[in-house]
Amino acid sequence: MTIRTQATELAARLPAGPTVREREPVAGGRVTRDDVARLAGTSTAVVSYVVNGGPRPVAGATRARVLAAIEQLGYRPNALARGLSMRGVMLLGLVVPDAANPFFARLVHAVERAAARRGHLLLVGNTAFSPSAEEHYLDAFSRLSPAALIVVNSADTPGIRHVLSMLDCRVVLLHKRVIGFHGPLVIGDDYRGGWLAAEHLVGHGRKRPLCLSGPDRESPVADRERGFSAALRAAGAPVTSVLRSGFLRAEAMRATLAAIAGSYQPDAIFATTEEHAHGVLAAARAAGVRVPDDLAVLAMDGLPEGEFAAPPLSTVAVDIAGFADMAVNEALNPGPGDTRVTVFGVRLVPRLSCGCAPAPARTSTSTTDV
Amino acid sequence: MTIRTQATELAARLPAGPTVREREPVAGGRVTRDDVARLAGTSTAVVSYVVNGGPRPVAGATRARVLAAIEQLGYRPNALARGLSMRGVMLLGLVVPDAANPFFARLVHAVERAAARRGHLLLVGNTAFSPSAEEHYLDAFSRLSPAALIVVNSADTPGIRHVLSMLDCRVVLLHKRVIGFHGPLVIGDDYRGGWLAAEHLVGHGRKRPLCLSGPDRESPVADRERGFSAALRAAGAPVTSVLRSGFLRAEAMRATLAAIAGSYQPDAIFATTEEHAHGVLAAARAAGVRVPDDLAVLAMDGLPEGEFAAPPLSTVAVDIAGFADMAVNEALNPGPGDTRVTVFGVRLVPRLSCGCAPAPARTSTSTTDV
DNA sequence: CTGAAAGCGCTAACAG
DNA sequence: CTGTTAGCGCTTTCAG
Repeated sequence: MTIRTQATELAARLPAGPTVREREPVAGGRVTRDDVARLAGTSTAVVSYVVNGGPRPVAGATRARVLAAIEQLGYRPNALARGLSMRGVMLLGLVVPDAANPFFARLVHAVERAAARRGHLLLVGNTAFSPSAEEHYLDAFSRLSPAALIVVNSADTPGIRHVLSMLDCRVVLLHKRVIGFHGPLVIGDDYRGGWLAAEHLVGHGRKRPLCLSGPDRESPVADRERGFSAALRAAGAPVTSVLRSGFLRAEAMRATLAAIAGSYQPDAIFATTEEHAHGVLAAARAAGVRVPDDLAVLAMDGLPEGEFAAPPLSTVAVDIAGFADMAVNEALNPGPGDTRVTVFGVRLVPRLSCGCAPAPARTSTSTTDV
Repeated sequence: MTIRTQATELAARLPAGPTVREREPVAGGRVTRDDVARLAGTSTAVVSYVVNGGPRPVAGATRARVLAAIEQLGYRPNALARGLSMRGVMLLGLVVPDAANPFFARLVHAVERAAARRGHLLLVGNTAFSPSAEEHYLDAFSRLSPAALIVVNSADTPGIRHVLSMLDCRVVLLHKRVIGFHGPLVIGDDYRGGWLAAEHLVGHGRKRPLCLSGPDRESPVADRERGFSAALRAAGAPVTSVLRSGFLRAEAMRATLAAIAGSYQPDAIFATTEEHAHGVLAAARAAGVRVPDDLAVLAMDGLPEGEFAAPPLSTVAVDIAGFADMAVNEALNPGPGDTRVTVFGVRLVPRLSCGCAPAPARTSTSTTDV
C-alpha cells in the first residue's frame, strides 16, 4: 500500500527530473533531497535545514511542507553523501583479536551499546592476533571517515606502531598498551588485579601459588603477572615462575595438566584470563584434583559465566560496560590532554573456586553481578 | 621520516591547488586523487583507472608514474566518495539480539571472518530483542549503502515485517524465520536437531524427558521443541509439556530448579540452547542431582565451550562457520531464485552429560571440534 | 591510451 | 527566511 503509493508518486515525478535515465531500482536511497524539495516546493537547502535543524532557521509553514514531503516520499538521507560533505560519519570502528572469545564478545557488545547511546554505528574487525590483519582494519576503517577507531591491540609490532601514529583518524587504545603510542588510552588496573589475586590466595593460606598466563609477555596479562609476583614477594611468599599457554581453554588445560604432573605441586593457580581459568578447572577435574580443597583457583576478567562454572569461579572483575563506555567517551570527546590514560579499577569477586565459603543466603540469581 | 616527507610534499604543492583555504588537518583522507594526478602529471581519470584496474587500460609508463605518486603521497582512496559514486560500499551489516551471548558472539565472529574473506567490512548492531531497535539498525545501516544486511531477527512483529519488506537494500535472514519474508533465508535444521535429541535420549532409556526452551514460541527454538516432541511421540514416549525461561543461564537455572522440585521428575532434559543447558547443569549441581546418572542433559548449538562444562555437555551442533559463510554468500551473490531458503545440517556431538561413555583414548584437545 | 566533464546526494556559505 | 551554488572525492562516459 504505502509502497505502491510511493512508487506511483515517484513515477509521476521522475520524468520532470534533470537526470532521468531509466535508472534501475539499485541499492542506495532512491528518493533524494531533490525529490523532497520539488514536492515541497522549496529549495534543496531548506530541506537540508529542516532535516538537520540548521544551520539556518526555517519558517513553520515551510518546515511543515518539507516534513510532509519527507514523510510522503519516505525520504531517508544518504549517509555516504552526508558523510562526504561533512567529512565524517557517525561511525566508530572497533578492532579486537577475537570477537568469539567471551571477554571480547562482552567488550564488543558493550562498546556497541555505548556507541549506539551516542548515535553511532559500529564496525567490528577480528585480527586473530595478526599484526597485518590489524593494520588492514586500521586502514580500511579509517577510509570510511569514522569518528574514531577503538583498538584492542593484538601485538605490539613496529609496523602497528607506525600505522597507528600516522593514521589520519582519531584512535583510542583499549585494554592493551602499545609502547610509543601517545593518544588516549583506556585500560584496566591489571597490575592491581594481579596484586589482589596474590593477596587473596596468600590470605587463604596457600603456599605454592602458580600463575598461568598468556603466551607472551604483553600487556595486559603481563601486568597482571607482575602485580601477582610483586604481591607475592611483598608477602614473603615463594615467587614462582609463570606458566604460559595460548588463550584457548584447551591450551590452558594442557598446560595445567602438565603443571599438575610436574614437580612443583601448586596449591593455588591465578589464571590471568578467565578462559585460562576454565581450562584449569577442566584439568583439575580430569586429574582428580579437588578445587578448591587441593587447588585454589582465582581468575581475572570477571565474566558472568564464571558464576556457572564448577565450582563457581572466583575472579578479579573489570566493569566491562563502564570500561567500554569510557573508551567510547574518549573516542567521541577530543578533549585537550589527548595523551590522557584512564585506568579502570578492578574488584575481587570471591566465589567458591578460591576457597571462600559460599555466601550465606545465596539464591544464585546474579548473572549481572559484575 | 615518511611523515615529514609527505607533509613537505603537500605543503609545497597545495598553494597551486584550486581550493586551498587553510583547511585544518581534519579526519578523512587528506591526500586526494587530484594530488596524485598532479604529481603524476596525468588526469584524475587515469588515476582512477590504475587504482581500480579499469575500466580503461593504462600505458605501462603512465601507470608506473601514478603508482609512484600514490606511494609517495601515501594516497588512500576515500571510501565514502567511492561509495557515493559507485552506489555501494563493500560493507555488510549484521543485526543480532546480543553479541555477548556465546552463540551470537561466535556468529558475529564467523560472519566477520567470512565477510573479510570477500573483502567486506562488517557493521554490527545489538537489538537486545527489541523490535524497535531492530528497525533502527535496519534503517541506519541501509543508509550507508552496504552490499547487504544479514539479520538475526529478534521478534517477528508486523513492524519488522513491514520495514524488512520495503527496505531498499538486500536482506538475508539468518538463524530465525520471519513469516511473510520472501528473501533469502539461511537457517539450521532445527526441527531435525530436536528430533535427534529426543531419539538419543530415548536411546539412553530415559523415560521422563523434559524440554527446556526459550520464553516464547518463535523459531528457531520453537522448531527444536517441535522436532523433539514429534520424535518423542513417534517413539511412543510420553510427550511432556515444555518448560520455558529466558535465554540467560540464571533464568534457565531457576526454571530447572523449579522443575526438579516439581512433581514431574524429569530424568532427561533437552535444552534448546546451550545457554539454557549451562543453567540446567548449575541447577542440578545446586540441587544435588547427578548428571548424567539422575538427569541426562542434552543441549543444542554446539559451542566449543561445552566441552569444558562439568560434565562435558552433549549437544546437537550447528557448524557456525559454515552457517555464517553461507549467509555471507547469499548476501553477496544476488542469485536468481532469491526466495531460496538454505537449511543447514546439524550433528549430534555426544559427550558425557547425556550419559554417553567417555571416548576411549581421549586427550581432550578439541576446542574446534565443532 | 588519455583527458574533460558530468554526475553521485548532501551541506553550507553567500547572496537575496 | 529562502534560494543559488560551490564544493566533498571518486567513477565513468564520451571525445580526442
